[in-house]
Amino acid sequence: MSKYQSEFLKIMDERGYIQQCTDFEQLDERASKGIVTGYIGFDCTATSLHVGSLIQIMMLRKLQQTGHKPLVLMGGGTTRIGDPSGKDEARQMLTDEKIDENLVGIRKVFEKLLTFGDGPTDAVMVNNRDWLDEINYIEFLRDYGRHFSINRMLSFDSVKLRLDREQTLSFLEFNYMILQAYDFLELNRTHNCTLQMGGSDQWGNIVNGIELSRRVDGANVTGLTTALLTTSSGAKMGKTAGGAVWLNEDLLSSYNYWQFWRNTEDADVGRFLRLFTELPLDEITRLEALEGAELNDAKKILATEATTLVHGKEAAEKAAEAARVAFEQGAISADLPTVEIEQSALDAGLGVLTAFVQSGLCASNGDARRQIKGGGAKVNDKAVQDERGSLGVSDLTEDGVIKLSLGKKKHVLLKPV
RNA sequence: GGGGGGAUGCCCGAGCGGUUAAAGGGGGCGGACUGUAAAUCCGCUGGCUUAGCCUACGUUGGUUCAAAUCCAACUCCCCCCA
Repeated sequence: MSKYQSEFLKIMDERGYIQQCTDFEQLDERASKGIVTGYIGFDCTATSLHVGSLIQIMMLRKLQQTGHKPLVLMGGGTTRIGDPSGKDEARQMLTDEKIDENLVGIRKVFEKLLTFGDGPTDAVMVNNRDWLDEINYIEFLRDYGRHFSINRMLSFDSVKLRLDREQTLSFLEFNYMILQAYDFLELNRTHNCTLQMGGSDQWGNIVNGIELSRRVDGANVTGLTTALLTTSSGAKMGKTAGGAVWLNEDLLSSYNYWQFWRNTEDADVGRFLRLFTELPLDEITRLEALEGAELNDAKKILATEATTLVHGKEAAEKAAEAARVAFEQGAISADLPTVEIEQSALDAGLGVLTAFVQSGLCASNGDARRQIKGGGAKVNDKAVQDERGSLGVSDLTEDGVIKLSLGKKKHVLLKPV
């Protein structure tokens, strides 16, 4: 039997989402008695979020599934200031237009995983720019700044770490903390929001928000964090071959997204199945007990389930099938990522180097050259021998495409138009 | 305000007049082994029209046959004193 009464905490607990909570009992009681409104904040620094944020999105989804109301807080205002935590020199400030654009892109993922609307448990998206823009400096300091004690702020991990390492912590960053705290207060006032969730790195900020709400409004709100996600070998989650693992299809195809999950380390399979799929727990227990090569079946299920959540069932199954055909039969599947090329270019003879660059498999001709030398570049599954060679109509397969591969895992089809 | 130190490739970091596209490590990519895993071993890791050329060591100028290396100014960062 679970130690929790509420469906929400029960699920969060058994699926391994929880790292810390400011008050388990209180949250449990609230969640079992009525609707809890909870939020998580997201930065708008790119046009898409990547898998690193997926665990947070899943938490909002679980919140909604268990009968509560998720708020998605977009950091439209805080992103404008630019998070100064990067240690190298100030990163480029994002323009308002760029932020708005990013916001639109990021929104797409949430629409897939949450149900938005006006109902009592429908998700709502808010933007902290709406209230942060209005702030008057002096007024803000008088009303809220006085509740922050530097002494206490210095004791937060995020701050302490920087100071111990003798790295600068700018005043701006200090304010960043305060603005984030203010978000919670604002959401509590306007949306009756009583819960903030986030990654464990947000603990300090979350606690600040709770404290501020208590001091200013006497509100009693709660924070809940997840463990920061790393793979079993300690690598930060979310980076792979081509860079970040984006959640939006235009930045990373569903085929490649599926591949990302398919390549999960053995030791992570069970944990990821619990966090990133919605399979029943006993099924997961069975899957993670598989050993050796059989565990690969569990990885396929993980990949398909995880891809279904973000890209839909159809895309996931196509990706799974494309992978099956490509890897298990060594054949060509029409669902592999495809890049179109000019028919005329092919007629004239397309240089292999150019072909690999156009396909996106190689970054430059030089890169392509090196890959060929290393024996990792293949055309229609045959290693390229001569970097000066070119592709022509005769290289088209029966399906009318040319299959380019880099290594064993990355394939792209060239299709003349 | 005064004094000192620094800025090098994706990241960390050596080099301190020519033999430097720049040691070493990390990361990444490829190969071998496997199970599209991990670990291990090997190779590659600025661009191009590649026996050559071009661009690069914070920015801009200068000294020199020759500068990442010397000089000057500027920008930014760090440390110590006030």
